[in-house]
Parts: sequence; C-alpha cells; structure tokens
Amino acid sequence: MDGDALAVRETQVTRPVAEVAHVHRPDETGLGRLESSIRLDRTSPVPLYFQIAVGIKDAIERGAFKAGQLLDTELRLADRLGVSRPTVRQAIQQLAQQGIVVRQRGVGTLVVTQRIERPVALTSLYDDLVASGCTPATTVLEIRELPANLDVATALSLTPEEPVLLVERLRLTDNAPLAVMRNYLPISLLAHDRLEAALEHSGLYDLLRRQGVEFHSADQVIGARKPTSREARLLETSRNGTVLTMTRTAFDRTGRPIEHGRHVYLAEQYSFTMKFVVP
Amino acid sequence: MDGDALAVRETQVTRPVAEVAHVHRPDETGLGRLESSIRLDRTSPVPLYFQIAVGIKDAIERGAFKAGQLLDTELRLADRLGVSRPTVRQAIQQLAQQGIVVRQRGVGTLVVTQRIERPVALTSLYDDLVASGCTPATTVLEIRELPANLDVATALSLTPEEPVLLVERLRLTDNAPLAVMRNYLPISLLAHDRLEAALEHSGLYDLLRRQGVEFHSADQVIGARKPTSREARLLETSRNGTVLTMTRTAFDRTGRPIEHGRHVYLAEQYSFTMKFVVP
DNA sequence: CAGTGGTCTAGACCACCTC
DNA sequence: AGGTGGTCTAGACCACTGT
Repeated sequence: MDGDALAVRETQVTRPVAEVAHVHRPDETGLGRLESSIRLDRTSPVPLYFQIAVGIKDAIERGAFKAGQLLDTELRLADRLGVSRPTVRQAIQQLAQQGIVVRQRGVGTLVVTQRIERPVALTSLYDDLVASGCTPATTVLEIRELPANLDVATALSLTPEEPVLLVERLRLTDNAPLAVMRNYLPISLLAHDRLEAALEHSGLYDLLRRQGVEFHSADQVIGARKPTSREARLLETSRNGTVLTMTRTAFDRTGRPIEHGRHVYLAEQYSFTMKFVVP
Repeated sequence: MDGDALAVRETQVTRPVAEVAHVHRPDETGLGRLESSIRLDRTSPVPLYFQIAVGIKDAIERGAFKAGQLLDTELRLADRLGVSRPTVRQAIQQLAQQGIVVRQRGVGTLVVTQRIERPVALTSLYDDLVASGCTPATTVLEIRELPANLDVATALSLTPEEPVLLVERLRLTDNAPLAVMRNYLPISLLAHDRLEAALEHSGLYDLLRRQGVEFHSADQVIGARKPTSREARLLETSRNGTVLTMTRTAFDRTGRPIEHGRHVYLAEQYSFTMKFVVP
C-alpha cells in the first residue's frame, strides 16, 4: 500500500511443530480430502507445478492441516494428480522454500505453518495502528525534477547533475504525522501525469508495478538519529525526539536501480518488522 | 562473528547491466575458460548440481565475467561437463535465485553481479569500523538461568516461569562500547560448559551452529528509543541519546524457536544494512 | 526392511527472442 | 529459422528414516 512494501512485510509467525519423532502418518494422509479440490488445467498457461503449489498452499491456509501433519508422498500425489513425480516435486519444493512445509528424507513432507496471530511483542506499532482501525493517509508534499546530488546519483548509478524525479510525501495515521518519505526515481520511469492524485491513494511501488516495473532486490539501511528542524516541524515533534531512518535502493532483475528512498519515521510510533528466511 | 549473523549481512551492490538488447554472444562464451576449472567429483557426497553452481559462482566472483556477459547455454554446459541438462539447470537456477545471474528465455543466462565496493552512503558504520581496522571485542556481562517472563516465554513458545538461559554481552569497538546484547535460549540447547570463554571469541550463532543447530528463519523488529539508565551507563552515553533496538526470534527448519535476542545499539555508531531479494 | 525424499538421466515439446 | 530457457515425462539409483 505504500513505499514500504519491500521493507515491512506482513509476516506470519512460524510455530513449533509437535515432536517430529512422534508424528504418525495416518491411514488417510492429508491430501486425501485435497485431491478432489486441486483441479489441474492442462490448457492453462499457468504451469502445472504452479497450479499444484497454489492448491496445496491454499489448502494449508484454509486450515486443512494441523501443524506437523504429513503431506501426501510425492509419488502418491503424482499418481493422484496424474502428473509425473518431478512436477509434483517442483511444486513442493516451492512451498519448502517459502517455509510452509519442511521436507525430511525418510520421513515425508511436514506442514509447518499454522495461522496464528502474531504475538503482540513482535508487532510493528504501525501495523497495530492499522489493525486497530486507524486510518492511514498520505499527503504529497512535493513532486519535481531536480539534478541528482552525489548520494542520489551514486545510488541510482547516474552521473551527478543528471535530473531525477523527487517525490516527497507525509504519511499520517489518524491525522497525526508518522513519517516523511523522500523518494528519488530516474525520470522516464514513471509517467508524471496525474501522479500527485494517484499517490494520495496508492503507494509508489504499486504505481511502478502497474507500469510494468519488476522489483527483484533492494539494499536497505536502517538507523536512528534526532530529526532535523524541518523533519521535526513536519512530524510535529521536538528536535530532541528520535526518528528511525530508512534508506533504500531498489533494483529490477537486471540490476538496474529503480528507486532510491530516504524515509524518516517517528520512533515512538513505528518499528520495522521483517522475516528472514535463510536460504 | 557475532549474534547478528542473521541480521546484518555482508552484501554486495547489484550494478546495472549494459543494455541487454545490445549484448552479443561472443564466439567463445564465458565458460570456455571455465570449463577446465570446474572439476566434478562423482564420488563426492556433494551433489553434482551443487559442485557446478559453486564452480560458476566462484568464476563470477573471481571476475571471469563482465556484467551482462552471457553464460554458456544449458545444453552446452551439460555437454562440456558431461552431465544431463536438468542437472546443469538445477545449478543455474540456484544462482538465479541468489540474484547472481538472470535468465531470459530466448536469450540466455546473463551475469549480473559485479564486485564493486559498496558506495559509502550505503555502508553500515559498524562494517566501516571493522573494515578500517578497528578491533571489535565482546565482554560477557552475565550468563545465568532464570525463569522466562511473558515476553520471552511467548517468543520461545515456552510457558512463563520455565527456565531459560540468559546471555548478556557488551560489544565494543576499539574499547568503546557499541551495543548491549541480551539473548535468551531454551536451556539444554547450549552446553554451558566454558560458555563464557567461548563467547568472548566467537559469536553465539557460531557456537549454536557448531552444536548442530540449524537456522532457517527469524522474525526481527528494529526500532529506536532513548536508553534506559543502565543501558546509558553501559554504553557510556547520555540518557538523552538515541539507541537502535533489535528484537529477534530465530527458528530452525521445523519452526522450533532457537533463540530470542534483545539488542541495543548506539545509534550514532551503528545501522542495519540488509539486502532483500523478492522471491 | 520398506518407504521417504534427494539426485540424476535422456529424452520431448513449447513459448519466446533474435536474426 | 534457429536457438534459448521453461515445462514435463518416465524411468533409475541412492541416503536416510522408521519399525
């Protein structure tokens, strides 16, 4: 919904599984019920393995499995779905990479995820605010072209003085300021047309994606400091307060810089929540 | 080297590729030279696809490719290495997931990475300190068992009052304090024996990994606030300063909580640097 | 021991890109 | 038209797990 799509992710808590050693494979394994609900469309351009992965994931998220329960065997799934084992395997591996299931040689594929509300201690205050019914809003402070300074030029792999588009926004929750967001983009990447109106109601990243820009990775630095006088004024806080700073450069899959953002958040009201998956 | 292995990663900057449309496949493609340097050991327990992936990655990191250069074709690689196409494919896909190469149907596999020093603006100050010859050190403040409070119990999926191991350390660079790190672990996970001495010279995560604990994912929250009086004293700063806070819970691949950490960093001297890869 | 996922093979057809 | 990666098949053998 806003420029932070890449940084603050809605995540779910991975919960402990019942002792693996004590799990028994029931006579009728998990996908017995599922089998009828996964319908494969061989004429669809969507790959079979993807259809299968989505089908299993949906079933898990609908709560068709208890945590620690065993999925059907690769061979059994292949048989039931009428596809080859490698195809089923590709589907399940996709789920394993997302941490939804865990594969154990000699045992089987265990369902890990359990939809549980995140413990309060780990919730970002911003998400809390939204969840508790606060209405976030965005005010566009400024949109204009300007020559890149050294930092921005370096981040976007441009030469200094080359023009970039600056988008500066104020993020509010319940009419109270929360963050000042400054984003720099290579010109020509975003149609300026009616940009201001669009940004009031959807995020920068949404707009870019809608124009066919594909994100692949981002470098991000999170720090903290005291606000500048301008930031303090915009955020309606004291210069002696604390702000969280987030500096990020996003890249598409060819490694081309897409966007460079420098955001400042009120530390009392915001924290960054993220989930790492070690590859 | 310390408890932050999961959070602060040494990352490399992805640089823009030369215009893809103008890249020509040279007569002798990139892996011509490489072919002789990738030696496959079919008796090794290390899978062939992994040996191939490592071989290609090493070659890229040695600088054997220019950014935007085309890798050998899957079929050609398979032929030259004497393996089947799916095996080569599995290797290259592993590299693609890491963002080292980009695959384009009808074109080929492009090398993206270029080893370039990170722009100073994006460097974490801590890494800078280490890189510029500062000597980091760790002092163990406290190691003891204690009953879990609600927060810790929730994070580690224990019942309150269940005993946990608390490890509290002070991180210094050049004899100046930088961070106070508090970590809570389920007892029985770590041998207490000579723990204090071990922690002075290697990180908590290193120790755990050495005892066979496999990390898979972590939930992490980064925020900022003013230090408590104890933190201010330990960090030798004013209570009016700013500290970055990092709260993290790490899980193994079965979703079992491994560790819960609550760290506090001097904001003037530390920032979190991370790289996201959108799956 | 039987059964599981992990690896590997040797083909096939397709969609897509470039020339 | 020719070549690329993307998908899919139908086998095979192995390492590991549980009983």
